Amino acid sequence: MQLSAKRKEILIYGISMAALLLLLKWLETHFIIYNYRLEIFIGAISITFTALGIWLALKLVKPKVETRIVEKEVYIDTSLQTEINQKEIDKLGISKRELDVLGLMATGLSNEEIAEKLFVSLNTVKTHSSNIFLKLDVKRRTQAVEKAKRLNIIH
Amino acid sequence: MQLSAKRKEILIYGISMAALLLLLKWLETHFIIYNYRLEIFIGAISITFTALGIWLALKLVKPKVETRIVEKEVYIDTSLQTEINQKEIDKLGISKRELDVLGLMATGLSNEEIAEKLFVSLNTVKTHSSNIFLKLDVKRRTQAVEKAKRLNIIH
DNA sequence: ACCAAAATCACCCAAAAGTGTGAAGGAAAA
DNA sequence: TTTTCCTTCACACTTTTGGGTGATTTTGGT
Repeated sequence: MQLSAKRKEILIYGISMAALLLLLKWLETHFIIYNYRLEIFIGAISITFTALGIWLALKLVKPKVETRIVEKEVYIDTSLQTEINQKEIDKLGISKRELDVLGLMATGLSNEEIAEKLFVSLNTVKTHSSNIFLKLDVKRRTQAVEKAKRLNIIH
Repeated sequence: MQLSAKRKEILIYGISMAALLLLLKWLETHFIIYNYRLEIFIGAISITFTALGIWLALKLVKPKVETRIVEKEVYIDTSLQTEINQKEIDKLGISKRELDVLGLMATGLSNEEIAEKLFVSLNTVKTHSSNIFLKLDVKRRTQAVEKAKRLNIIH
């Protein structure tokens, strides 16, 4: 049978108390009690059991838990948490497909690669990108990406 | 005179003990002690002083502190404090002039416009940009800008 | 069902971007 | 001093991008 720490402490206390009472009984039936005054005997008991109480309390009291909060710095890629500006997209009249192209454009893909990814022809991508440039009022894809990122249209 | 909390506790304990001993003395000189057995009397004292000891211990002993460390994630906005990564620049072997070109490239300027800004020829800018693509291991200017920003080589 | 916007694609042409090679001058390092 | 790297530039060539026009199909909303 496995005893918990606290039950063990209580058991030790009980045994100690029983042993002490036995000692007292022995002292009583023998010489000490008649040679010394009752007050001294009681004082000794008081001190002993006070000490025992203190010892017991120290053993039993569960430690106060102090929660210490340590700040852990987490660097978050801001590009992942900037919410896209749907209002701006609507204002500029950029369509879903154009946004797709714009997004892939921003990753550095060529029109040919974008066409492959979207399963459309090169000409379609060209049309989309031309429309994007018109709507964003820019001349080149690099400008389009720069402006789109600045306006939070893409990540 | 101002008493500290601990001294006050000890004083209360002393007074309580004195009062108890007085009570015992009174009980002794009167009827109780003669009507009941000494063992019961001693048991009562034991219990009382154990309780007092426990109370004293709880009052006086400063609580055991168990420190529990909780990590709190602090999100740091990297976009506002992006400092350029000189180590990365050195590692890639990108020269000052190439960095100039790369920076202007990121703003969406054409090679022609970059050449005008830097007072060099179009061919020079082309050479620089080609070298940049080699060093960054990319194929196009859009990829170069994307990677450079990701590596904090440029703003 | 109809209309407008969106998405698709083609063709041509011009401009811009990118590749490869070579070369000359200058500054800093070995 | 020699070497190396940076910077500058040129020329030829290919690829990519962008502009303009026009056309067909799909889709979403009244």
